[in-house]
Amino acid sequence: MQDNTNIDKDCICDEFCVHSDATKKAKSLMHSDEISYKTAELFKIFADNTRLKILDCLFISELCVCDIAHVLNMTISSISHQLRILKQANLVKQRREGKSIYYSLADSHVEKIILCATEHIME
Amino acid sequence: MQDNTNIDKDCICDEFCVHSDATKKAKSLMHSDEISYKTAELFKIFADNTRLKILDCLFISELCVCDIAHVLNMTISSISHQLRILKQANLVKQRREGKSIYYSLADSHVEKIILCATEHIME
DNA sequence: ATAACACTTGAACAATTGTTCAAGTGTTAT
DNA sequence: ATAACACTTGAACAATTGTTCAAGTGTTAT
Repeated sequence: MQDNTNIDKDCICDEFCVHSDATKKAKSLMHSDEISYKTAELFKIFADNTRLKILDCLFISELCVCDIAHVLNMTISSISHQLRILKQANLVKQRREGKSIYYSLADSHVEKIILCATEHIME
Repeated sequence: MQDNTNIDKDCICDEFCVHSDATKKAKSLMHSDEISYKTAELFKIFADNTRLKILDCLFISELCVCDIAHVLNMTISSISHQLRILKQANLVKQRREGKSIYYSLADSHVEKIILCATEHIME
């Protein structure tokens, strides 16, 4: 018999339900709350078709806002809103040249994560 | 002078704004709408702290619903709702043993995608 | 048969989010 | 100075989503 008093004190269901060895192992090996939360936040950025397409464009070439709107056939305003989110997440960077503002990728690691998911989709 | 009549006919902004060579290249090399949409759908599954933690648990060990609720300190109902989403996305599978239902990972590729993102978070 | 257990499921709710619209900002040409 | 351009930004809106609560389902022990 193991000492379950500590692990089971905040258990929602009956003590017989919980497999204390498996849950103890899971609890100790899981990522921290902070890492898990930040990872979810990163996935939230990728969890939108428009943002994914913007990044997909920028994998190929640096583009201005108007170019991206043109390629995706969307309004400049909606693209600009999404670029703001991508910029806040440090996934893209901008550069002004005259009246145009050019966006490009801030980090090549991003492409790896997205390609990994795309591969899974394409099987 | 390039022939821009085709590429610019549905352009929102002025024709001088669009860099036709860059946009043409982007359009031709981008992933299809379908792949982009499905990739976004996959990222949506990962874009929640609870689901990420459930998967994180299951990377370590097969667990029943009650175990997962216990580890995450959440209600069985909310875990069950999220497991349903993970199951519909073919990310987890279930197995009945008596009154308990055990969940495990359906695909090892999932762990690779999440680890790739977690690495990016941890730098 | 009945009760207890380990879930599942649907409705309701608050919270979050993507797009549109209108107004605002910074740069360049005249 | 003024106008045009290439965006940016805030408010408003509809749509989506995660959790809770209550009721329902399948299995096992008595």
